[in-house]
Amino acid sequence: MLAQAIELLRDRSLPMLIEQEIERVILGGEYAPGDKINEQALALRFGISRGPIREALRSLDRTGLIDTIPNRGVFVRRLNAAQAADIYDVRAALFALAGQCFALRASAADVERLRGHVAAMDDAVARDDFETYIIENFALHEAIVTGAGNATLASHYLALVKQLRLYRTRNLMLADSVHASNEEHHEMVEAIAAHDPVRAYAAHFNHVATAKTRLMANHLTEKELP
Amino acid sequence: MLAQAIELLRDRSLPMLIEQEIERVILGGEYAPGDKINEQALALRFGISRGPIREALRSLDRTGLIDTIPNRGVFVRRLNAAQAADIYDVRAALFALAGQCFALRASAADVERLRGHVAAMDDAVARDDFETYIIENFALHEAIVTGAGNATLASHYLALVKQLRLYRTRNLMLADSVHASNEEHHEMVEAIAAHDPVRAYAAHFNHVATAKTRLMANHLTEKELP
DNA sequence: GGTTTGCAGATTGTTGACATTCTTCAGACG
DNA sequence: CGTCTGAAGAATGTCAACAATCTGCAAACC
Repeated sequence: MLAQAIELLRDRSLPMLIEQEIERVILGGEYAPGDKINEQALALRFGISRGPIREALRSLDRTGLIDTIPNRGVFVRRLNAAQAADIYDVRAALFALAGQCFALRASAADVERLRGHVAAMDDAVARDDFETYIIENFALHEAIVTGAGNATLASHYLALVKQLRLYRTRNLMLADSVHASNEEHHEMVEAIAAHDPVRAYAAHFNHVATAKTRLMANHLTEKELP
Repeated sequence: MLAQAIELLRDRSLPMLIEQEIERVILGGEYAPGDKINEQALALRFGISRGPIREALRSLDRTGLIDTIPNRGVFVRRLNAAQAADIYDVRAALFALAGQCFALRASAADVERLRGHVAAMDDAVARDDFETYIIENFALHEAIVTGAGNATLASHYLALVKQLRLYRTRNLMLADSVHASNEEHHEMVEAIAAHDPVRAYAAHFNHVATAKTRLMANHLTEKELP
């Protein structure tokens, strides 16, 4: 217990905490894509110097959440439809791989946990509880991606998901999509439960590809700014 | 011409240049995996202060080339066989996607360029010129991955390739592997030339999967340190 | 003899100040 | 009237010094 607390403090330095906090602020929508991020303002806000802020920003830059322009500052990354589509394509490939790997490794307890998330989403859909749906949806995806047992795969996948949150988050979950989306979840989990890697690969790929199609269709009628 | 030079300076700040240089030093083998990287030593070496060094290191940390332990310092990342295998799996998925996309987009000029690289490698194999082979090999892979027209895909793929260079670089190219490897290159490029996405996907996936198998077989007899 | 304690040196973490670059806006010019 | 110039202010880039932490070794203790 104490060892855990020490270990927690051991691998979380100030710049890492600051990075997490800035990320939360960006993904929470406090800054909009394209907005300038002022170093001094952040330093003032957190009551620290600009050094750790700058270190955190260099890390966020590599994560793909901000764009750094030398001598101009850092800006929240702005994604256009084409870039979002590209990220979806990569995400689909990685998620398919995750499903495939997990199907070969999943224990009965793993499957039970996945089914729990899907059931919670079924429930959330019935009650029109979108907040719970979003939380459970992310939990399911994270469980699959970490359950695959490939740390590189998980970290790259989660980075992509974070980037996608920069692209019009509000429209990601439409009322009539969630039901269809959760039907796909059922197929994914059952493919894993059946330990069928080919079926799991297809189900997981299809899930992301369909989500991409839905999103792109939704935005096709809108004007896309570069 | 001038505009290009200005643009080059515009998006290359000191920390970015330092990052590139540290990366070169690490991948060049000057530091071995597990080695500690001393901030002050780097600052002295480049004749600058520790600030930009630290910023560069935070970025390299996210790239996966170093491990940062708070209050202890940064160390060149050490990869064991299992981690390398994981990276290969992700790389295979991304490379397959790249081949698939490129098959749908490649122009005649693109194909000609790819064939040029493969021919150069055929030549290098015949002359036992490994250095040229390695250069052309990377050039071919980079051309495919950037030719796919998906910037996210390219950046993630190239990050993985960099990480893999931390894993026993010397054994990556064995004398008897290069011939077989370049046969696979022929199939990849011809699949792209035929604009056959399914065939290209399979050829590209197979190329990386085979490389993984070869590497793992080579190291199976050695003792793997955690 | 082996373990523990405590100090000295070295290294990392953070800060505030200074240098450089960019942005803005007012005034001059064509 | 629109464009250009340039100076004031603000923000970023860099640095050197200080604080906190860790490492290594020697002395003390059981």
